[in-house]
Amino acid sequence: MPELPEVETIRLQLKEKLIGKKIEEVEKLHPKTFGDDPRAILGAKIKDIRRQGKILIFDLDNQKSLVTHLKLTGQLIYEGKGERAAGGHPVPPLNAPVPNKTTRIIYHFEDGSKLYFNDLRLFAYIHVVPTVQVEEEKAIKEMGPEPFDEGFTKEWLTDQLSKKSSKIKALLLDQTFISGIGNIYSDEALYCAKIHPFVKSGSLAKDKIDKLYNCLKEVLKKGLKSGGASDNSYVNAKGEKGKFMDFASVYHKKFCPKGHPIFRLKMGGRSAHFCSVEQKL
DNA sequence: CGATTCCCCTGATAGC
DNA sequence: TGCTATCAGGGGAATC
Repeated sequence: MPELPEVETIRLQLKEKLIGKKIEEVEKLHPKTFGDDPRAILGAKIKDIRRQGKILIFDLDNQKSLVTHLKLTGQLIYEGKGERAAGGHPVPPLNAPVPNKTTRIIYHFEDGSKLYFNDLRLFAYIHVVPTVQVEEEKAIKEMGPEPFDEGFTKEWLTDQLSKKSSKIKALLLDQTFISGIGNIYSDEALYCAKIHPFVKSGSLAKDKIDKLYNCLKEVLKKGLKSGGASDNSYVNAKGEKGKFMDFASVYHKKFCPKGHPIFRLKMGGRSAHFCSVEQKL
């Protein structure tokens, strides 16, 4: 699923291709993904592509922005004029060249290039909002700092964790607490820091918090460097998979790098993966 | 406040 | 073969 490293990978690739391009047509293949009236963005050019946590924001030159959340299976695949873009979802037959049966929206640009928005599960969304109101979108307004923000310091993390009493993994997944982290990188960061996912945040020792702080940045950087994690449906804007799962230690793994069995426990609606030996409660 | 459950949705998979 | 139940999961809402 797209988390900070995956969304950032897509953002950088799309910035290379889409800045200055004029939107000529928005082809809706499914009504749910793009509920707003596409006429509000026709003829507008893409000025900038930003990211807030896991949310991508396309700023247009008509004071409108496209607030885009990929959720579980959203994909953005670029196709230049005269090119044939690769497939999207890695599982055949869903990895057919775009458009395929998961394609929900196609942006057509004036120069003949296209941007395909695929989403198998239909949880992803695109909202058209005035650029000045992007920060008022609930998900963005209430979003906590991401691990690469200036405000995300050891002191801040230590202070915030001491004020909470929920399980540490639940907090890492809470976008209003820290943004950008999902199930993969939370499991990986907790393994890196040797913290059991069910540990109450308020009871974490100082050295564990320091370790977690470093680990969060470390696993996300590793994710960025390896082009994201393609455990499930993630592909980048070129339709390519990321390599992070080659380096993952616990997420969807049977054994950790040291050969210890991985346990998998339900937490809310998610599954937490952790080393049965190194991450003790 | 925190924890849990259901819901949105589709496809892979297991069991019969 | 082919049907059906189960599961996955970001995040919001309802409930305890």
